[in-house]
Amino acid sequence: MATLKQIQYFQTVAETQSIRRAADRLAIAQPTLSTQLAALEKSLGITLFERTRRLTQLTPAGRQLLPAVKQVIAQWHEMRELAHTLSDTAASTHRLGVPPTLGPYLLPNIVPSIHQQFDRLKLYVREEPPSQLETGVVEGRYDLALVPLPLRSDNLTVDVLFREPLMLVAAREAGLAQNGVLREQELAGMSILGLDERHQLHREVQRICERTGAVLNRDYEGTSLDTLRQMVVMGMGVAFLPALYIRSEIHRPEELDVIRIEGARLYREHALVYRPGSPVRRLYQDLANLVRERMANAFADVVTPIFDRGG
Amino acid sequence: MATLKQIQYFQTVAETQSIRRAADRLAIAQPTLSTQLAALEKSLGITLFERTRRLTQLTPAGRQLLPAVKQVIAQWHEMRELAHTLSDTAASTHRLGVPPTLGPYLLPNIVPSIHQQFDRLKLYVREEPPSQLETGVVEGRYDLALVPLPLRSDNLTVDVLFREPLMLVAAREAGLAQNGVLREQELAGMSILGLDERHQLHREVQRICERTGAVLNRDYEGTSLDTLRQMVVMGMGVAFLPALYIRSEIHRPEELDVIRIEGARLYREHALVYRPGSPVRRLYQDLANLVRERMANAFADVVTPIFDRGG
DNA sequence: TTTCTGTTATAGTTTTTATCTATATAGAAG
DNA sequence: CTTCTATATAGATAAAAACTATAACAGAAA
Repeated sequence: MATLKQIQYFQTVAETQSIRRAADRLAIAQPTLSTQLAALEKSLGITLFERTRRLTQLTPAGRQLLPAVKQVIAQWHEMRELAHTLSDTAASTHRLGVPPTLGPYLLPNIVPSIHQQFDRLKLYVREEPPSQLETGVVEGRYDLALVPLPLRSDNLTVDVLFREPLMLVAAREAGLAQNGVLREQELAGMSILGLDERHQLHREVQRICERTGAVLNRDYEGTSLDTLRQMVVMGMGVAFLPALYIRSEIHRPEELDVIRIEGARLYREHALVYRPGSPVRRLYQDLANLVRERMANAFADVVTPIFDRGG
Repeated sequence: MATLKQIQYFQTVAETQSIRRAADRLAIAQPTLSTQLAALEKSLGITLFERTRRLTQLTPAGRQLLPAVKQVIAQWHEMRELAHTLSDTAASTHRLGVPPTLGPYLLPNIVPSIHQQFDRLKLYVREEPPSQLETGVVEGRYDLALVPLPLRSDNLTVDVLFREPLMLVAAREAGLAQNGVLREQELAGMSILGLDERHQLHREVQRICERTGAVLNRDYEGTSLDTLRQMVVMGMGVAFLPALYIRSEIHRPEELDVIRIEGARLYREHALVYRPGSPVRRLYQDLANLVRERMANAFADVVTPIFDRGG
């Protein structure tokens, strides 16, 4: 089997037109080169050189093989160069999964910071429901993912990022918002709109209802945060929406009241997850910290970064 | 230094997502593969795989390196395929040098036969004066050449091909051609036109003149056989022209008389020459035979093939 | 001619590297 | 907790690539 070394030897002999000089240039002994050349010729089944005492030159077949040989070596160099670039882990493309209820409202705020700090890092981002994100990371379809807690699987490393309040949103005419605040007990009996059960938010809201005595309206379920908002605007009920969504997407606040529930822990927590074995987990920890800091700096009024509960 | 074997191993592991299965497919032991992979990773400076017990999958960097690796392997296969094609010596391109006083009049008659018999052989043909052809072959600019004898250099293998008569050509109105034949003695004192001295034909004609007492006219020397013919047509003298030229190129025979000189050896001999060390000399001998046979079949009236005086 | 010089090939040895077998180790599954 | 399975490590063996020394040979020089 022809080796890369051998074809490099071939190229050098072709260039120097001499086994002796090629051996010098390659810093190997001349007999080594003779033997390796012979081995290459045998493995290729063709005589590459016409050896005379005065000069060693290509046969017609060797002459025509030379460009192909150079191609192989060139490709090989290219590969090594690429490897060198990639040896900086932050120079690769990492596949990031995000849930549709968070990605569109969070990423626009943090991706610029990421590119600023890791200028050669590339992200390939896809949206999927959280449960699929989890299995996606486990199965290797993603390198890392943003997911809401708690996790189903326990074989992933979890870096908790921040806590995001869930706010009650009601149509303006409902007149619920005396002063923008409601006590938890006042929720009892209210009809709450939610997303369908494939979404993590469904379960969050379900828990809240159980605790407060509110009633989850299962007759009309939204398929996205935007449709949920529309349903509220149309007077079909009230809904819990995540704070980042509200901050990003409620364009006509006059239509809706945003109400904080007093004394209750109505929030969801987001984490960055990846496989424990990932050789670049250090990078992912840095990314997690970057997200927390960005949240602390730009969204302190909306979310609560969590620095101490690393996976 | 990354070897071809190693990058093949890399590719296989990436495909099978398992070191164990890859080792099976490669028919090597699993520890061998583990160590070779580790060696490759070290030499490239990047971690290619994320090893877990359940599966071994690419890191982001490895994933991006894979296409480059496949390219190298693909180029390598291409090279080996080309080598296989070229292993049939008759499938290469051979550089053939020919003198301008022979090539244009001989090649059109033999090249089709060559392609018929060696259907994958390719010829790269160039014209140069014979002396340059000789050094060209010695120095490796040509693989083989057609040259007139005698040779200057003695370190080339010579396959004599055929003898080509030189015919006296005179303007029709000169009235020299009683019956198309002239005795050698009758040449004495005649003024002979020749090519300039860079051409082999110059020396041939010079020898003839010395022997017969004819006078070589050095005031007007042609630069090609065609100009020589023109000069004869214009009545500037008579000239010796090679038989193959006459057969091919004298388009208006009514203008010129072609006269055979009786009893004299007025001819030139052509040979195929190549370096003695050429690994494909067998092929060149076959080519020489092909030329002789072709001459015997199609030009027996013009030239005399020489079968027995090999190199 | 003979000798000298420079080049490649061959022989024999050493070193390096690839490979093997056997075993340790560590998740995942039962 | 044990068993299974996958990878890693250790040590030994085999293959290969490297070296030194020398032979063979052509060309140039004496």
